[in-house]
Amino acid sequence: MSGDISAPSRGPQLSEQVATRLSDAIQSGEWARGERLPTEAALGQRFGISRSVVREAISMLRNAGLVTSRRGSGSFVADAPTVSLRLALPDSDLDSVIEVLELRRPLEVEAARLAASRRTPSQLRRIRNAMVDIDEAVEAGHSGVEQDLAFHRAIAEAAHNAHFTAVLDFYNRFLHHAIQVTRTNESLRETFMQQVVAEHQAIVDAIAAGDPEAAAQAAARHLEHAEVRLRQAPEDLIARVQAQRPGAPE
Amino acid sequence: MSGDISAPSRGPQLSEQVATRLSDAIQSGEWARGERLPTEAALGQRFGISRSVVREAISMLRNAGLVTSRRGSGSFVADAPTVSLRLALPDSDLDSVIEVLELRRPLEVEAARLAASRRTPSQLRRIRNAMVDIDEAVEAGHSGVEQDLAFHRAIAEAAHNAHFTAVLDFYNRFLHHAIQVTRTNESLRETFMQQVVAEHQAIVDAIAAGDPEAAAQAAARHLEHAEVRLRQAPEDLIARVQAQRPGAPE
DNA sequence: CAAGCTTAATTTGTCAGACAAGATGCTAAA
DNA sequence: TTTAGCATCTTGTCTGACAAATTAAGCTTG
Repeated sequence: MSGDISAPSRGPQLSEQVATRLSDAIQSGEWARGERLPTEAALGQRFGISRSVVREAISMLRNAGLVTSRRGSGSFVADAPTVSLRLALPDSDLDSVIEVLELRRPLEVEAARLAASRRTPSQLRRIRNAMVDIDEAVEAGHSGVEQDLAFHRAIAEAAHNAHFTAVLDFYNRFLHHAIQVTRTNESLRETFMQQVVAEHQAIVDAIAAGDPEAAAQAAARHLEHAEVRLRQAPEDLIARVQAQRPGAPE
Repeated sequence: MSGDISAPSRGPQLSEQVATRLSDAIQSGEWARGERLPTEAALGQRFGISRSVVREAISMLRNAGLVTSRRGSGSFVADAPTVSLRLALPDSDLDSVIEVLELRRPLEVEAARLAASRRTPSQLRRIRNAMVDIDEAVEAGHSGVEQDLAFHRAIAEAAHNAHFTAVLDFYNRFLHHAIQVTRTNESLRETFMQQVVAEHQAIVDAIAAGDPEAAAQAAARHLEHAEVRLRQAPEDLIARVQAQRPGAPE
């Protein structure tokens, strides 16, 4: 049996096809975590390919963090296998940032909704602390970007779904810069900062009250206004802040 | 100066050492972006190693997104650097799948909303074709899982935001199995499949009409019902489908 | 019988050489 | 000059072999 694993169809990279099939097999649980997968020779015979290709395929999986190989022993499914999402490094121009915001908006809204119904008392405390940290940082003359991101992260954590924190964390890097732009702009016009504080407060109140819909609406309003504030930042300000970053392109 | 590249010291993985040195060389600007690096044979001679090791090393760099290889031409330093999000591989039990669904729901809803206002005529055509493909696959006795995912992907593409397709594609892998479970269940009860068709039709109609809110509502309904259908699939069915996969451990 | 050592079998890592599949550039013909 | 063919180069794949490390069996010894 198991003969229905036919020869890989002609196509792009042979080793890549094999890697994909092995990856699928692992992710679908064909081999349990920590389990040893067949030897390279066996896999080669099974797929009808040479050991070189099997090795290349396994090498890809190893680099992807799905398997670990021990010489003399075999290759094993990683005990904490990871999968990786790769994408081109987004630019930091206004349009690219807004693209990221477009993705974040529904995620943050849903995270706030879930947080309102799932947050533990300690998580609520952490969210409130994060909000206070923003004020303190701003009053101390800092931009408060880190604290702002931590605030949103605390909400995502309260949603009790690791995927939200993972994806939002991932995209945080690209917003760091953008938030700083608005903060720099907002420091000139005090009203902006007051808006942000009020919006944050509305989110926290809804989460504290355990009102999912109110939390979602407050988060949606916050994200929409954030985009408006970002658009009001003049382009030259964006470029100026960008130039401050270390390792900027020469 | 290049002569001081002595034989790699004894240590962990030979190919790993070479990969590190090549990576350093690239990031230090020894080869510019898009430039072709030496041939595998040349690198092998330069480091005093065989071509196999060079290939493994380059494979790592390729996997890390630092170089791209073209058969017959050579290996080149990538011109577009990538970032990667790595997270623990989700389990395939019901709770884990539902966690993934929780993340997908807001994303798919927003994607449908954006698609309704941004889709081009050709994208609308592709969405409709994908919907037809599902029917044909199901009538041909297949599960139609691939076609179902392709349908949702077509909608994400029509949203004109690469982040949506990236994240949704990323999480598609973990739903593949789950959808198959419901399909297997649905094949027993024809009404489920009719529900799916009707829900898909509602989404497409809203996107075709250019009505963002209707598209969002239709997508939300579809995702909610999908979760209901999944929950109705008994646990043992999940295990059975998993065991059906070819090459299951003996 | 139990424990420890030795040895053989297994498996990944590395080496070497060869051919296949494309890509590149040169040369000759139109 | 342009184009077609051809030689050459480079990566992808195949084959076979050995080295290094692990594993398991067998044997010895207490």
